[in-house]
Amino acid sequence: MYRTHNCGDLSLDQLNQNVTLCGWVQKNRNKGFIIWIDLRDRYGITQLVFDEERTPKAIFENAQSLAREFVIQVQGTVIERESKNPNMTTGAIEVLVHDLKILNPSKTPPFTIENDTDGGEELRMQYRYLDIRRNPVKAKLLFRHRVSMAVRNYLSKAGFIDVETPYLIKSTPEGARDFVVPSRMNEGQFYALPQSPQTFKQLLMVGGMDRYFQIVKCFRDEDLRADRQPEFTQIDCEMAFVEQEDILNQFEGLTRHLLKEIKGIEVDTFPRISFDEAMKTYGNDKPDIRFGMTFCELNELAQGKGFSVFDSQELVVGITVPEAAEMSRKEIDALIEWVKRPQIGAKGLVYVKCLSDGSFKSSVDKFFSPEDLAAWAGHCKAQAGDLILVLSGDTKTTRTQLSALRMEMAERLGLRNPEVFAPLWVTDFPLLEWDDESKRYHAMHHPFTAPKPEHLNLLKSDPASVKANAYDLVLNGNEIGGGSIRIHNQELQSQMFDLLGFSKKEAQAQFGFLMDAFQYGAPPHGGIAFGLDRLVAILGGEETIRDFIAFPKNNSGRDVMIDAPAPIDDAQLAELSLKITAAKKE
RNA sequence: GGUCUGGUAGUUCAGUUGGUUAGAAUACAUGCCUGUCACGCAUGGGGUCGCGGGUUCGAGUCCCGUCCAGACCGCCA
Repeated sequence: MYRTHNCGDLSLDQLNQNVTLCGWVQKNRNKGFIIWIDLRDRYGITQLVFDEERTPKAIFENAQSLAREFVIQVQGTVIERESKNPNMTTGAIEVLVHDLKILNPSKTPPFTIENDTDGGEELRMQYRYLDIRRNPVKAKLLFRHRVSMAVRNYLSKAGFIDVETPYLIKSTPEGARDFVVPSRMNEGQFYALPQSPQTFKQLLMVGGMDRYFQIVKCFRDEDLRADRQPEFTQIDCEMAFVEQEDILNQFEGLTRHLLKEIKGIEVDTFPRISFDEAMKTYGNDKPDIRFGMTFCELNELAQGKGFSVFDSQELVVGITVPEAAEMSRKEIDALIEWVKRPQIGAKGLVYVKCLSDGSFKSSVDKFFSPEDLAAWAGHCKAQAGDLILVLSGDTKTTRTQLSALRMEMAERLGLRNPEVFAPLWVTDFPLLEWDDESKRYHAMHHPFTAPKPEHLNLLKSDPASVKANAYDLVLNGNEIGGGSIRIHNQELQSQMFDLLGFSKKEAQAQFGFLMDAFQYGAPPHGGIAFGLDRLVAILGGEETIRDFIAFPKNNSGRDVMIDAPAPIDDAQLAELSLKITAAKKE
């Protein structure tokens, strides 16, 4: 037997017991006559003591050679410490060692294995197995396990069954770029890795599986971000014989269960807001509603007063920043520069300070009377001490810009508290989105999303106005889930592909299998998928998902530990009938 | 594809206007230390200043190119 206890187990309850422990040397404190070793495993740290008088001479000498990250096994007696450490759970005891076995020595690690490591991001990723020994990373992986187990338990109890779908599938032109895999046995042909198991879960519904879920890897060959990886995990779900309402209720239940189970937080019924309303009120389809600062449109009050910047624009819209009227000229100038950065791209920023004496100070005092400004403040529900910030321009751009400003102000005011959770549903997404580049409509969600039945007659006459039975679950300004009621009728699906610019032949080649299936008794169905990595990170109060993934990729999609991707040799290429025409020089 | 920031000891960083032998902390090694727990004290080793080119009497420092890393925009149905 390697060990009788782990390094988080022991207390005065085991006093005078003989124990065997295994673990890594965290620290060797050698005082000459006495040596303390902090022994670490997954469960905690236990102090070992080696002593000139009480420890066998050979063992004592051996202990002097123990350095960081050696793996050792010790036998010893649990004794009470002469000086206790109240900061450690095992701080009342130590183990007086009488036998020591070095299971494996270690090179000096390139960074310290401590909560506050001296290692930078890149080094930690290169030696990720050492990084995982650190408490913060270990805790995040354990946290992810708790979330994923809670999901499985909840869904299984609710009658969902876990079915695995294939990873080697077919490339399709819609959506993100596919990762492709050459087929050796089928010369010149390629599999693609799934961006999601979408069509398979729909086929499971046709197959009568009724309620399906899978915690599944998905793959998208697009650029990375702090919260985006090329391979990521979805909680993928689908249900048959349901309406949108059934799905929202079911998965609001799941989310509420997670918040309760994982964070101990009870949340009221989730608010619901339509896509149009979200864009109008927050300029964003995934609004963070932990704080206010909702948009107030000022066209009626601010146009026609001789301020030409506003008069010529489609939209004049502002937010009220609470208790920010004290901002100095310098701070406001900096804010104006901030919105003018290329990433935001606003031309300028109008401000109105609502001063404590009831007067107003604005950057447009020349054009607007105090009464005008008072009317703005009234419309924007601004109180004395508040600051109104106003942007103008074409509707879509201006909303996006003001949304970015709203988030920035919330960040600066500390209103984005990671311990507060404010979920909401965004519903009634448009079915289609016009794409200027390709001069055609794209599916906003995906091409299998059902139009609202009452909008079916608009599909031909006014496609842009058609709304879908599609919904997103938004948590603290992040889209953590999205789904829709699907099309289950072959003719309607075919019509959708027409609208999206597929020829009959292309549609048949790409998705014929699905439309065939729809002709054999496909039940009405719908579903949702959650981004597990992001959900776990948000529940854990973090912005970046990387530490919640055991072995993540870096900014350029590389795994710096195994050094992937990498070239393959000529024999492999030949076997796959592939030829590299342009390779980066080594 | 684009914008911005960074790359100096094993590690995290400092390095002034271009000027003597490139520093600190930490890690590491050796010695000392009778209760440590961020142990302490002393001594020591450790540098292709990412790479290539240029300007200059002289470049870690200025210029050009390039590679790498990070954040963001585009992209991500």
